[in-house]
This record gives sequence, structure tokens and C-alpha cells, in this order.
Amino acid sequence: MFDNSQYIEKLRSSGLRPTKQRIKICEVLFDSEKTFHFTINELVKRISKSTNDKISLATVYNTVHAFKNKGYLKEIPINSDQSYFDTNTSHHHHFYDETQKDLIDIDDADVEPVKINTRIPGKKIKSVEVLVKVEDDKS
Amino acid sequence: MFDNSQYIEKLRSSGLRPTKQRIKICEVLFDSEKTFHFTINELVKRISKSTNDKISLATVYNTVHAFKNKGYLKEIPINSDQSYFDTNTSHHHHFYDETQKDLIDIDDADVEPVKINTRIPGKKIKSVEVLVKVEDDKS
DNA sequence: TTCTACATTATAATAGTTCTAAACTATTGA
DNA sequence: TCAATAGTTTAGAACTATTATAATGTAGAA
Repeated sequence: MFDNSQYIEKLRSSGLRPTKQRIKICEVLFDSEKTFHFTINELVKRISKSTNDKISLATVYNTVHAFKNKGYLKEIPINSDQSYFDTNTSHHHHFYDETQKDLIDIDDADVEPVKINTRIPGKKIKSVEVLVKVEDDKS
Repeated sequence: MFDNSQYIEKLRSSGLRPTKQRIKICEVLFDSEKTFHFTINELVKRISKSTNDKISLATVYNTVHAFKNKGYLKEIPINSDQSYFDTNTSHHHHFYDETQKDLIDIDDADVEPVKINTRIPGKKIKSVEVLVKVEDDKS
């Protein structure tokens, strides 16, 4: 454990107790320079690689959902047998490579703003997500 | 059974045997004027309402996937514990009402074409799907 | 009508996720 | 400092959607 103070502060300020499990998960998710996508399964693997203290699956689920609710993670809408999350919470869209089963960020500058010229009465727009499915170009 | 000839022809022409289960599922899916969204669960309920012959769950899954592969149904990318399908296979996007857990079509005329100004080498775009999440406006 | 390839079916299996309830612990306040 | 308590972790069971399996059934061709 080195500089966890930022995570401790982050957790505390959002009303989450800075337990060692949550701090470890913060490290795995937010220490790296680059943001990334993951499934719960992949996250569990990353965690077990970076620590000897086992964190139970249930705690990983709880923590990911807590972080998602706090806005530290985004869930990516995609048809899959498992949920995909993104540590990049800034506004951006995705390619989904159906051949490779791989998610790729689309820089927000590369997408013209999506204009929706209709509304549902009594509802407000929470998010607009674009998923661009791609496949191998064999033509 | 009334005018099933259209479905029989449709199935036959796409290389699917027009069995009575498939014809019944066609009726439930395509008889109505309006297109609609459904989960497998909901479809099973619709089927059992409209017939006394029970169709097994496995057959419903098989048939829906076959129809999806033939392009008679579209799967809607959304984070959910179950898959959503759409009998409207024309190009259009969706609202997802997170309060009501309800999918609503967005008329394609109400969305400006989405321009993606970047590509992935060796891949071609298969589809561009927009999901607009909405929630109750309480502000 | 008979044959055969394909379909259907019930059931089992699998996998992702959520639930439960007991043990644990960070924080509060005495 | 220490005890109380409110929230947290945990293992495992339970749940649910989906897929696989293998036996039975059947549409369509010969």
C-alpha cells in the first residue's frame, strides 16, 4: 500500500467506507494511466494478480455496483452474456468488434453530436449511447 | 389456422422448415399491425395465450435465434438481465425508460444520422445503434 | 409409404448474478 | 480508550437466463 490517500478520500467523500477491499479495487481500476473496459470476471482476475488477499466475488459485485452508482464506472449497453464496465466515465461511444468480441473507445471528437428531435413527456434524457458494431471486412 | 401461406412461404424461402411451431411463432410475432419489443419470457406468455398447443422453451429460443439470424428480428443492445428483441427490423433507435423498464422506438426521422469520423482498419461497420436512456423528470 | 435429415422436446447443465445470514470492522460517542 | 452500532464482507446457496444433450417426432423427398 503506497499512496492510497486519494482513494480513501474519494470513498469517504462519497459516503463509502474506505475498507481495504474497496481501496484495493480502486487501485486495480484507477491506478493505470489508461482507462479500460472489463467484465466482472476479468476484474476478479486482475485483482487476484495484484494481491494475495482474496476478495470474494460478492464483494466485487457489490463494489462495482456501488462505484457505478457513484459515477466512477459506466456500464456499457451491449448484448452479451455478461456486463461490460468502463473506467472511462467521460462522454464517449464504442465500437464493438463482433469477430474479436472486443470493445474499443471512439474518441468523442470523432462522433458528431447525436441529435434526438423528439422527447417523451415527463421524462428527461439521462444518456445517449452509440454502439457501432463492426466485423471483418471480407469484401 | 387461417392465412398462414405467407409464413409458410417466408420460412421455406429462407430454408427453414415450416413446422407448426414456427408458423405459430410467426403468427404471434408478425400478425399484428404494429411492431413491438419482447423478451423470450414475454414471448412465451404471448404464445401460450394464443394457443393451447404448448411450445417448449427450447424451441422458442431456437426459433427466435433462427429468425434473428435470418433478419426477421433484431436484438436490441441494452444492459438487462434478459435479451430484448424487436419485430421492427427497419433502421431505428430506442429510448429506454429506466424508471418503467420500457423500450420505446424512436422514429428514424427524429434522429440526425450519426456520423462516425473514424474507422478501424480491416473492419467494416455493421450497424450503428443509439440508445437514449431516460428517467422521470423530477426537477 | 418409407426414409432421412432436420426439428422439437424435456431435462440437465452452465454461467452470470443476486441473496442470505453470520462474522467482521470502521466509525461514533461515551 | 473502548464499547456500541451501523454498515461491510464473506462463502455459499439460490436464482435466472440461456445453452447443450440426446431421445423422440415429423416434414418433405423419393
